[in-house]
Amino acid sequence: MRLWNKNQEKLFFDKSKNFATYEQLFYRTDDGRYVSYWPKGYSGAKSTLQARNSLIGNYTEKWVCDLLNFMLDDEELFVIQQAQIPAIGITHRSPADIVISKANKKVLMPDEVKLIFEVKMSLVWNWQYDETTGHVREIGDYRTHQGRPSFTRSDSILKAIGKCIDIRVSNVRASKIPLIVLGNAPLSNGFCKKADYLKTSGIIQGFWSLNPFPLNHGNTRKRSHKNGFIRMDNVDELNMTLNQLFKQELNFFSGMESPQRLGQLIEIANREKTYQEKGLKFLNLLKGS
DNA sequence: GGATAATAGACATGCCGACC
DNA sequence: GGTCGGCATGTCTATTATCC
Repeated sequence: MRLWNKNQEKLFFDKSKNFATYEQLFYRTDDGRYVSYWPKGYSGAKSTLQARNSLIGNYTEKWVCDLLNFMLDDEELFVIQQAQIPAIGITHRSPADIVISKANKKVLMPDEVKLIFEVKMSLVWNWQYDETTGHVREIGDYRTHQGRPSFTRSDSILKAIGKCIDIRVSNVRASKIPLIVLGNAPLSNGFCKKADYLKTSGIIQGFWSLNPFPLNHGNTRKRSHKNGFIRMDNVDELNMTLNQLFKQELNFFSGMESPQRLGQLIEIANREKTYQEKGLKFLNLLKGS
């Protein structure tokens, strides 16, 4: 099993042509070519495809599910697509894209959830459909066309951040659940710092790109300073990073408190015996204050 | 130092499925 | 049948980076 590459996108077209027309999958240029994105510099009449959006959303989400199912060797864990966790505000109205869960069902309790993935993936390369042969071939990476992969778009990233914060502030019971945003392109420059801060402050545990080689020529960013963004280069690396996250038993906490008040809480918590107990006591005091 | 290219960020679009 | 939120993609403009 491989991470995201050109072949996954080719497969997307192969599968989609069963229930979508070529007019729904490709733009038609002035000179009669079928392309998946408007090439850079193209100045003819343009439109914006809409029918393709949900197809891509479903396909990428399903692809991630298959990847995780292949990867996870723990019999006790399940990959749930479109999961609901009503207790923390994730209802049928806007379910979580993908959840790794200890229970094999769509509606989950917070304690059953090991991790939540928000998937933000799109077509990265440009493709041309040849009417005569029926073949689809790659004609350039995202630097050669006008469409921008979602990880390079500020508004897409802001939306992902918003959704994660929405979960964080929904209920204390969400505080143990790590949140990961998955994409297939490098994170834009401006957001690397923010991704790092989101990670160190505990709101989002990472932005991971599952596309090792998004460009045909040239290198891309491997990671941000504090690993808020990471480009996964193979399935092993993804698996390892995921397992590390599971082992840590993280707790999200936040607040606005005076140094005095914090000092008091620390003193009380310090009466506990072990570091583990001291930590948990402190978190409880923080929540109660 | 000025011209040009690249990027960030705000805003707009139209399709879909869920729900009332 | 109408509304609403989610989706990926496009346009536009101000700002920043790069080149000569």
